[in-house]
Amino acid sequence: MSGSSTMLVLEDISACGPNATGAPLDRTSAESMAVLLKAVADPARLQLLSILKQASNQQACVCDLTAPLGLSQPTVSHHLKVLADAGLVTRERRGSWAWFTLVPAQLEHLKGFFE
Amino acid sequence: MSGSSTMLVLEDISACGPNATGAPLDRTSAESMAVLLKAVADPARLQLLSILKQASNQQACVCDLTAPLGLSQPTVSHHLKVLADAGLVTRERRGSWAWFTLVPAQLEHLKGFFE
DNA sequence: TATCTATATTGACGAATGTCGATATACAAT
DNA sequence: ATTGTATATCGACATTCGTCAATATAGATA
Repeated sequence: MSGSSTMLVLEDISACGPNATGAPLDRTSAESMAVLLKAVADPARLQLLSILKQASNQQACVCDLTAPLGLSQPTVSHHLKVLADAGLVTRERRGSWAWFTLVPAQLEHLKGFFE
Repeated sequence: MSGSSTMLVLEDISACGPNATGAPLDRTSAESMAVLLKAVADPARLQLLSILKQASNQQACVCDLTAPLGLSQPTVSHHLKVLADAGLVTRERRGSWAWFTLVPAQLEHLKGFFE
């Protein structure tokens, strides 16, 4: 398979901002938003996003991400998969290294929800 | 005791925006942010916030919040406590009713993190 | 081929979470 | 005081989550 299990694309979150339509969030939209927020609501993943945001071209190799977090390599790999499944980062192989890149539009969606 | 177990006040999140200082998020700041995000990363609580945001004066009685969620009264009460502990809403008794009010400044903090 | 390095996956574990029914508490009104 | 209503807490349960050690896979190099 090419993509990960539950990849969220941008179009999935149709109601950008909880009050775009004037009606309260229905359960389905709320669940979509919660999936995205749960992906971010973890200290390790917030640190990963923070490091990526400051990196040049907003991308970094896994080898640069493991040490600063103080977590095991499998755990960091797991967190990166969660972020990738939520569409917040993309994965790309270069030789034997894996590079992860921020998806700013998905972060915009999160921001948009709170205004 | 007057306040709930782990009340987060605004001052607790010192680093507003992940890149306010230029340094990546340290584990402690990341954990503070995660507490706030976890409070929001749930469909029921997103619906509660959405309803409150549209209500006049951004406040509502519990009796108006239980039915739209389709969850039991204890469960809604639990979710409201989570939101209150995170400082996202405040609780106030009026007679035998409990009214909850949005704390917009705390939502601003969430928004600020993503820019 | 064999070997080394970087990353991903698996399996297991304790901890936290969302939910409910039952019960307790707070307040109002008889 | 008693009864009724609104809300909170308790106890239990299944599910999800974060973590690691062990292992598997992919790619580079010899």
